[in-house]
Amino acid sequence: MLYGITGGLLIVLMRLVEYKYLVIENSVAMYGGLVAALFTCLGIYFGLKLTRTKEVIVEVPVNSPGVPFKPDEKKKAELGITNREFEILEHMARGLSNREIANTIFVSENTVKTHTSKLFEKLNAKRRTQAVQNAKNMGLIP
Amino acid sequence: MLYGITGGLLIVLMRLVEYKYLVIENSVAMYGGLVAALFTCLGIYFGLKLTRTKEVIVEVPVNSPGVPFKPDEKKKAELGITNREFEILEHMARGLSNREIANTIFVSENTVKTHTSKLFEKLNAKRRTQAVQNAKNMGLIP
DNA sequence: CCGTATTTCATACTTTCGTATGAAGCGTTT
DNA sequence: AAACGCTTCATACGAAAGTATGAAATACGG
Repeated sequence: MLYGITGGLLIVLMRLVEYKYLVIENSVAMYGGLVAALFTCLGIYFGLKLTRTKEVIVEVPVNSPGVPFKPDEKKKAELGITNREFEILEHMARGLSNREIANTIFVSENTVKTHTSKLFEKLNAKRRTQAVQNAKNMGLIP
Repeated sequence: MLYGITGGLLIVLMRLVEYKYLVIENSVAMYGGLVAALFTCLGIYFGLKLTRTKEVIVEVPVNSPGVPFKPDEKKKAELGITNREFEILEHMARGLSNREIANTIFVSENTVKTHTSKLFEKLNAKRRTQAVQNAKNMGLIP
């Protein structure tokens, strides 16, 4: 109904304009453009009005999976843990041996040992298991 | 751009139709209607595309606080882990050395070693760090 | 360009861990 | 009682882990 009325009004308007103010050369194009613009707006309006999806807030109780986990960078910097050291910490937490870590990141086993030793100092640990546990408690690793 | 092209095509089409098939009485109305319908669709499309609200999912991290954690007794029985072994596993996960565990539960270090060895078999681990990690993944320890 | 931090690696040594094997004491179950 | 499982412990050896020290290359900021 609204559509019909709008259309009718438009036509009337166009007729009036056409007769009153003379016919411009590309009047069809101009009128077409006007109509197009107007109905585009109408389309947008109705499109939104009719199908607007409500904002749905779903609270999902998640423990770890889902939340990607973000290492505590503050703590990391606070303890002066370098990137390389942190990398090794992660592998350590996964249960890898020094040799396996060395092979994984392509350095010598001795290098891994130096890193781990420094990590133990910074994490205040005496053993790798303790280092992992402490790192976990500090929010450095999941 | 898309708009311009569409408009141009429409005009050309209308011209062709107009000259070829004669002029109907209310041609302006008809063409207008066509244009209106077409651009209404366009409007709906863009309206939806540009402003559709997404479903918002809020993930509420509920980890340990609230849930005291209950070790998976099924898994424990399934793997044939005895109480004593599990006790040692817990201490191991806390980062204690064999000697410390021995002193804690008042047994010899050798005893702890036998327990740990059996644990490694049952948990399919080669190292204590790996054992802890696997136990964690299986839900045996937090 | 110099100093500092990071990363790499080595050598040597100590400590801890992990495995293998055997054995003894103790409850339960059969 | 015999068998079985759990716990305890020992000895001995090999394999990792961890410590100490020194050194060199790279990167980065002043």
